[in-house]
Amino acid sequence: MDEHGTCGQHDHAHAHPHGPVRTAELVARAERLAQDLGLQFTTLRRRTLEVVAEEGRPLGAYDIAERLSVPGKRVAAVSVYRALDFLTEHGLVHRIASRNAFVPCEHGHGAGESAVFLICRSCGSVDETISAEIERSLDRTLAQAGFKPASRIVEIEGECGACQGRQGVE
Amino acid sequence: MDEHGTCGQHDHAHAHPHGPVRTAELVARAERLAQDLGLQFTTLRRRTLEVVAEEGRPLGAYDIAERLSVPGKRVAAVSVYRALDFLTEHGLVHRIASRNAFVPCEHGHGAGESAVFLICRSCGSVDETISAEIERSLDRTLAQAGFKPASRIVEIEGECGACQGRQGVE
DNA sequence: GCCCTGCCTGTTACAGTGTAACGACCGACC
DNA sequence: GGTCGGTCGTTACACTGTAACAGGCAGGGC
Ligand SMILES: [Zn+2]
Ligand SMILES: [Zn+2]
Ligand SMILES: [Zn+2]
Ligand SMILES: [Zn+2]
Repeated sequence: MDEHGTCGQHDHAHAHPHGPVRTAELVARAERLAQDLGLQFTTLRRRTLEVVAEEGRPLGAYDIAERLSVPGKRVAAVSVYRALDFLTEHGLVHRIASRNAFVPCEHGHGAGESAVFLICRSCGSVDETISAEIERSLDRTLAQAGFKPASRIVEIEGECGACQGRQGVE
Repeated sequence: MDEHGTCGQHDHAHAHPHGPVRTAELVARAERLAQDLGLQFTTLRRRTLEVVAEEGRPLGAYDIAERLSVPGKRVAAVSVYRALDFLTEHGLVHRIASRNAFVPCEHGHGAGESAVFLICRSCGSVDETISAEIERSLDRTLAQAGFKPASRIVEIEGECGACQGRQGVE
């Protein structure tokens, strides 16, 4: 394990193709969003988003705090939680409930669309996908139960395609 | 709020129709299961199951520990965690990831079938339902992504039918 | 300029969640 | 009796998350 897991040679659309690639894109989206809604995209919020985006796996709030800290200038976890509140409220990052950790959003989906998270037990990567079909069956089931949904959590733990290929070949 | 929430006059199939009704059933299931697999359904495990089953809402491990404790004989949370490990591994209780809490299983479903949890923001009740349709769309999406699932978490937060009816009528 | 207000951040303190490690106990099996 | 595996009690600790209060900073009205 050299940096973030050992993913290297897979070709299926994967979560974070290792880092900064989508970071600028996400930051730009955040800036547009803040502009449009009259919100403040502060330095702490931007740096928190960058740290989450550049990591190839879900990060805990304390991990983020540590990465944001420099000798002589510690960032407290509570500040990170507040930044994360902002970022999750506006769909820039997602919380992975089963891991108590956070990942960058990969889709720019509206609040209505809910994501499905594929969490790999081997390499720890998280892939976010959207499926209209799942949405529909969920909606049908909920309507049938007379339940009015507000937020949905769908997290699948298992093994990603890349890790299946690497099974005994390592 | 008199005992466990204020649910009283609803008729849709609800999670725990207030307690001990299904408790005996669940315990019987656990005893059969332990018998068949040669496992130990100890007193602590049984009492933990009973406490979870008799509560009408998800319970945290520390809440369970408190309910199991009597003056002079404290049950430590770590013991409860171990009992809960046993119970969840064998499908007798489920963990609600978004609440860090536990509910009794209402369905006796096999390991393959995964449940959908409907969590009410108003009354805190949790309803467990099984939908073959959702399973199918999930399986299709996962297969398409080349992802091999091991466990699934589907938790919907919102408002249950009973609480919608009580909206402004209280 | 000056104050007031709202929002963000820093700091401290604390509650809640979960696990590792060790030792005692107990029943089963040889 | 002695060994072994599994359960439980106990302690200690790491991680997760929030409440409360104080300082800083920008914008708007005066
Ligand atoms: Zn997203
Ligand atoms: Zn993987
Ligand atoms: Zn169940
Ligand atoms: Zn309700």
